[in-house]
Amino acid sequence: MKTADPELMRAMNRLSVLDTIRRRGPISRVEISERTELSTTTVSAITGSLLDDGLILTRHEGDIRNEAVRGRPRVMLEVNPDAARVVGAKIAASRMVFVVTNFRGDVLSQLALPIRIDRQPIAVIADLVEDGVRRCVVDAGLSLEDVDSVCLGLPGVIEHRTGHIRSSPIFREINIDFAAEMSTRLSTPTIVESDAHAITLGHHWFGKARDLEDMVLISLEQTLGLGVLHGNRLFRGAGGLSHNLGDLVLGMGPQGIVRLSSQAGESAILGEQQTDGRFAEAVRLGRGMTHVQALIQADDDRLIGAAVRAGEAVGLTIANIVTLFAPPRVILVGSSLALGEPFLNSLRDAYALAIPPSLKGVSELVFDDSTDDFWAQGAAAVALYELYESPWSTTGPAL
Amino acid sequence: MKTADPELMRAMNRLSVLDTIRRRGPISRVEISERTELSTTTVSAITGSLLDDGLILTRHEGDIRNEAVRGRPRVMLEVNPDAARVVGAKIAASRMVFVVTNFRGDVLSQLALPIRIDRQPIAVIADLVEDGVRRCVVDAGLSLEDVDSVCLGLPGVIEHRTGHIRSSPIFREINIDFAAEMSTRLSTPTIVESDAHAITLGHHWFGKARDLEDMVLISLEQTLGLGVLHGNRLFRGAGGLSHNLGDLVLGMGPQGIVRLSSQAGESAILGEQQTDGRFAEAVRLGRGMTHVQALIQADDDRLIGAAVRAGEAVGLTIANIVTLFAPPRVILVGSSLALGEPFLNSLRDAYALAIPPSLKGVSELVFDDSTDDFWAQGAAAVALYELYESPWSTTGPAL
DNA sequence: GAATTTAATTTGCACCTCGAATTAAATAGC
DNA sequence: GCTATTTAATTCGAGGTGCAAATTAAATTC
Repeated sequence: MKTADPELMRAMNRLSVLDTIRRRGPISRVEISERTELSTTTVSAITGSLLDDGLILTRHEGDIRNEAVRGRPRVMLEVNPDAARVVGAKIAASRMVFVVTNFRGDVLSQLALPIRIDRQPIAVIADLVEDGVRRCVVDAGLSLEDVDSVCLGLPGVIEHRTGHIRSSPIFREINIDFAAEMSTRLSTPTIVESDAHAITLGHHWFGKARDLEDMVLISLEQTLGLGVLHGNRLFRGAGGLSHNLGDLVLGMGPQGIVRLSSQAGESAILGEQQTDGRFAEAVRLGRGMTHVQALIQADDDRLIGAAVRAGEAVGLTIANIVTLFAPPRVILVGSSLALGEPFLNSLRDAYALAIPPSLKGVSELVFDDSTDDFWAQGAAAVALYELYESPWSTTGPAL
Repeated sequence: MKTADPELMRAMNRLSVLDTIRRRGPISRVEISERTELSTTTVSAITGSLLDDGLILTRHEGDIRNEAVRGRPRVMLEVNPDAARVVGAKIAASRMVFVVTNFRGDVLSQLALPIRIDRQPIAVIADLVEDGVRRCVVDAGLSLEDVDSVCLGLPGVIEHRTGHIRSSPIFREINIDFAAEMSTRLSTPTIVESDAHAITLGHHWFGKARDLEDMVLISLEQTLGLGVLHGNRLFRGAGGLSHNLGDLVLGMGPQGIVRLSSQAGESAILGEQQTDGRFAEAVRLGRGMTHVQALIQADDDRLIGAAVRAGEAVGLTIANIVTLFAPPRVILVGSSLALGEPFLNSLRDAYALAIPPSLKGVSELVFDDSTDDFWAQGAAAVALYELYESPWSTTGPAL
């Protein structure tokens, strides 16, 4: 149980106000007061302190209501884009994408490195990541000292509180304190987070879940991941672990345990094509899914079969997740969506079949084919969220 | 985002202190201060108000530390058992159990009604429940006016916030506002809660999870239920729904979807024996599991087979739940545990096989064969928790 | 240019927690 | 049996927080 003191109280209300300003664009104090249910007095005090800290800006035009309303016009407030800068990154087996964003989450620069880092030693990966961050920052016309925080999103099981990577398909080692390693390399606070969590928060901030406070996201990539938004916050599991959906068991087959990853993981689908030389080359370069897409459109029977099986497995899994969490919306993301209609149709069919009657209609399936930038932007949102929450410097007593 | 004001702050700290007193038995103010990280000043103020409200009592003996410590002796504080009384109930298809407890959760009276209410019209069930509550209250030497709150735990999908029953195996109807119905009948605030949630909180208060703030419980009865404790609170799913594990899909069989309930539900196991007349009679009376136990000990092959299959299905499911929540402990409860070693062994084996290597050892399986009283006591804990949280009358300004 | 209307700030108050000082209640030593 | 010592608990004053009411600010209407 967390102990409550005036400081916590202020932090909660500050976050509430700041988040309202971020989400509702330019907004007046009165409207903030209505939305947050804080008195106008308190809103004035808090926005005053946010203005002092330079986190928000005033704008005197832009009251969109009917022209010609009487009375003193509302002063609109908005997040100050230049209050901070963060780096967000998506680190995958065959590519890395970096973005630099401002305090509002707008992308200032973007850098994609199509490098296979799969199973390289840690030091090599760390080198590449460090290099990518530095280059992306320079591209934005900034220096690393201008960057307040970095968030790296990567696949696997990650302990958020400590930044430990329990296991990840891109590392040979396990139990790595990657956050500490990168923090010292970059001399900037660095957060390590599951890529699925990153894009979950990304959708909450910028994407297809802006209107919701509860939601579930399923990421279908090399690894199958899960993100749960609960009460406008990421639900990070009991121990702060990220969820690794691929480890879920679908049943007992003749060869023993059948895990989801063996049916719907990227390698499970691509594996069917290993005999083809050109194809293997494409996979090695991280373009497997693009290639697959072409083959499927050319009616490759074996691949279509694999896609259908994968869709079925994922559809059943989603039904189970919905049974447990009953979210109003499920967002599906990831490279496997490129499998196209055979995959999506069998997924939808399996879901419809598997969803229990009592939950029929409570959850809406949404497919999202955002590019890797969006994942990186989500990681930036994770970094920004921690800045929004932190008390900042000038919160102290009035002068 | 909840808006924070001094009142909320006080409520949080009050709950924190009161809960510490409940859990750590007679405890001194200094120790409360250490545990809650509140100053002794604040603890004194809060305990003072709790004493004024009559929720706690002082005890001047009982400082258990070494005899002959110097200094002013600590005054021990404990929950006042007589500050309130609540009724907790477990409503199942073939029986109802009621308990009356005091403010500490001690059972004052207990009443078991072995009646089959399965699929009766609502009015009949409501009559029986009302009757049970009233009789149990009288047995405790009390009148309904002495009772502050009632909590009914029953199987199915229940929306906690509203008290709506979305679906339950014991009702023919769906979408019933049972909480409102019983509140007016008893003219006492009545909460309707999933039985699995009730016993989950029961274990947190009195049972095998007193030492944990995160935990998962799986109930194996007519219905298969799930309770998740997260940060000392019940996790009630995104929409406040309870979880119905039986609806989980295990895979696709030749006849279509295979749900957990078809492998491990009470009726799935008992169903194997429908030809036996005496057995059918036992089932009708709600003693199926007891009977099954006897048959298994007599080496009934068909039943042992069913038990093994059920254990396997449950073991896989638990592995999946652990993959999602990574709790330090999983508690298994419910009548199906009576299936004995064949069931438990195959469950353990399947779990060991299905748990992903990266999560091996993070979760401990605990089997609990508590009787129905304990479920009812858990329901009482749900009712008590809401009383503990509520601000009470005298919280107001100091006089 | 005065009246009206609405926005935002200032003022005064009640409440909360906390550190320091004070009071309370026991033991230890002579 | 008295005082010194030790520890527990309360009291006091300061600083922070939010809110309602009163006040000031900035526009439109007539």
